[in-house]
Amino acid sequence: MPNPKPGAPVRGSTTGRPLMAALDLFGRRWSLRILWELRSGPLGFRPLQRQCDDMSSSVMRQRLAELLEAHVVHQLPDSRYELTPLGRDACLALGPLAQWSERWAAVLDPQPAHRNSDQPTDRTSHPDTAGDGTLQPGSAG
Amino acid sequence: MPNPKPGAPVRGSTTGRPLMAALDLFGRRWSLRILWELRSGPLGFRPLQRQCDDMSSSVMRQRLAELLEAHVVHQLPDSRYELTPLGRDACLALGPLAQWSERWAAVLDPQPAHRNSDQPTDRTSHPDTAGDGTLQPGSAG
DNA sequence: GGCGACCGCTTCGGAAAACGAAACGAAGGG
DNA sequence: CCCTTCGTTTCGTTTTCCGAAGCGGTCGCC
Repeated sequence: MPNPKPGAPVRGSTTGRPLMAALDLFGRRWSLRILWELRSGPLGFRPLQRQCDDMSSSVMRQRLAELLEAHVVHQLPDSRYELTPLGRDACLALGPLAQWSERWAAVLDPQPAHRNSDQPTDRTSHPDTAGDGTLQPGSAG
Repeated sequence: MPNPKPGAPVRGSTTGRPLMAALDLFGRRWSLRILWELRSGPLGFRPLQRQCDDMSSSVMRQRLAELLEAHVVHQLPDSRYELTPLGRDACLALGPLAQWSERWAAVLDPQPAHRNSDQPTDRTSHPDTAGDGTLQPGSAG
């Protein structure tokens, strides 16, 4: 199982298109999060782990190895992890996503300051697939 | 385990910060890919599956259900899947990432004109990107 | 020098997620 | 009717993730 890398076939793509490789690399659990948490400076292994809500160290090591190989992250002499310039760019590319997430939150959970207009509920299909999934975002903390 | 949703605790984050929820939602296999493949218009289940390199139907259905619940994707009366306006925004937020991936490819495997390279991958042009990485979220809508 | 508290990192067993192929009923064309 | 395609579900297998414990090492402290 090769790590995703542009120019090499990645999971689900034999073309090796860069974006597909990036989607594979970042479409792994905690990849984006690690990137995000490193955005404000280098961090050691355990501090980074804590910053990532105590994710499992085994997975973190694996993600870190992938990110190191992808030259998105590098390791300082004191063994801390730091974004490479390329990694910082990737982090910048995450900016729009962060902005979007705010909009997303607003749409899913409109602030009940003025309960006049409801969201356009176009849920035509969804008969009984979920059952246990509470879909209404009404109780935001 | 509930689907990621801003305002609710998601995997690895008790804060419910929108970005963390988004990172959880999109940090699942094929999520980003599905979003990406829908960018140029609505697709039916099997066509979308083929577009996603024949990913497993079970996982696709699950991702689709999550995306539907997140109001990122909705289903047309003819049962095709289409990005919501919110989903199109998310796709736009992916634009910088697509641009980044091109830079990433260049850094990992520089292909200078005067230098021999043994990369067997055709990366000269891709229908998915507009050459310079400028992405059009599709004229659908 | 011994002790406890961190550190980066690995190992391992169990849980969850992804996979992939088969199958279902419905719709459409010949 | 037959054959294909469709959306979707089911199920057994493989992969990934998790999470806690443990390794050797360094540091401050007494």
